[in-house]
Amino acid sequence: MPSSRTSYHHGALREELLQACLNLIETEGVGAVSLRRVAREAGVSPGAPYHHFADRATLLSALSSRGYDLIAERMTAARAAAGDPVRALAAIAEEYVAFARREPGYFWVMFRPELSASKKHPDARQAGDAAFRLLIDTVDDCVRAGVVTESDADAVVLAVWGLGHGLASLWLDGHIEGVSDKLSGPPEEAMSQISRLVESVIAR
Amino acid sequence: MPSSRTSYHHGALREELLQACLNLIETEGVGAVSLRRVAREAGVSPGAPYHHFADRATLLSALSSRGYDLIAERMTAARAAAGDPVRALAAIAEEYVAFARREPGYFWVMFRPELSASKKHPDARQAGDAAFRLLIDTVDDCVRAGVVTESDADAVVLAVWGLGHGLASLWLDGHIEGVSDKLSGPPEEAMSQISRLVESVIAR
DNA sequence: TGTACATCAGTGAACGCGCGTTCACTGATGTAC
DNA sequence: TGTACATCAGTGAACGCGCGTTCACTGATGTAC
Repeated sequence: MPSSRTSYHHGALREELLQACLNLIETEGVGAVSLRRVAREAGVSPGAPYHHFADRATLLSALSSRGYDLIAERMTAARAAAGDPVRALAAIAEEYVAFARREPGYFWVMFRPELSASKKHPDARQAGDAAFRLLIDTVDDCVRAGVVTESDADAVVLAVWGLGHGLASLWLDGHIEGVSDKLSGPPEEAMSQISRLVESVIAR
Repeated sequence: MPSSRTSYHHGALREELLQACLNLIETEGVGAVSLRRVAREAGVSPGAPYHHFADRATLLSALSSRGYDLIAERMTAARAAAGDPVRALAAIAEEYVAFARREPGYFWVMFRPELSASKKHPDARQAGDAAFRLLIDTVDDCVRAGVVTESDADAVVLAVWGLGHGLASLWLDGHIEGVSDKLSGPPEEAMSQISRLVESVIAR
């Protein structure tokens, strides 16, 4: 909030830049993010961000890393709250989609191809790996519980991730809304049905 | 191929611009696409593309539309080649992923959010709807064959699309490669296992 | 077959723009004594 | 408590760049007679 600034120094500019960036992504897309624009939104001169971030990519990857931490945290909670491993697996996938819908800005920035492709941002990468580990561990629980074959483990991991990721992406990008008139019911209903299907399928 | 040009007029510039654009997307990402850059790649002056495309967005949406036609064509073939509806459903999903991997440029441009969000490009949209219809029809076949409940139809449609889309996206953006060291086998193997899993699941 | 002319599809210079980044600067803050 | 000084975190002007788009132009092509 630039208007609330009375002193020369800002005090918490780094944090405000991150918030402004997130906001910008959510309202105008990642494409609208430039360091100048973010600085303007934060009510600060174009050079100011350079005291906090080396460049545009560093700002985006800081957000990305925070996003991975957040989703890992929520997935951890979802897993802990579920009774059995199968339920935990479904809960993780649901949480993945729910996170994307609640925090589209984070989700978009986390999966920007031009960001993920570069290996220069180990922070974001490491945070992402931690989230992935959770999924692996939960599938391992399923294997130990005898409900998933060991030879199916990799396939189940990728399938759950793929399903969650696909639904989240399609939703966020408006594709599911775009075809909703071709479905027989509201897409929300179908979405919630999916996790029940997945669960019953694994537990068969 | 600019070098092969001998006459003042090009002859097939529109097509060459589309190819150059596709190439650029595949090698440097959608972000690298500018009309000036595409013109340069095609060996032509910056103003030339304007005789064929109104602006940058029109060029991209022409590619997008062609991509949807292509994927619909291949999905149609896959469906026709499959014996029963369940096999057809799995074949469509496989073809979706295979298309993305064979033609990443088309896939990326087809699902660019800033493109799909705008309703100004009815061609691409219509081509996309046709592809989606195929999926709906195939699930309807499954319902008629008694292998999917009518009340599950929407959920199955979205789940298959979501799964295919998620795996394709994750793969293309390098995320599956990025975690492959955390799997017990090669990701390709797990991928091919998934469609078998899906099939056995629906036909249960 | 030849010629006049309209139309098509290029050229290349020019415009204004927002961008990333740098830099000399300066006001505010923290610390040593 | 007061003062000198180092450091921090801003400012704002400036740079060069590539962009989208326009425009007067011109070479090539097609058509009418």
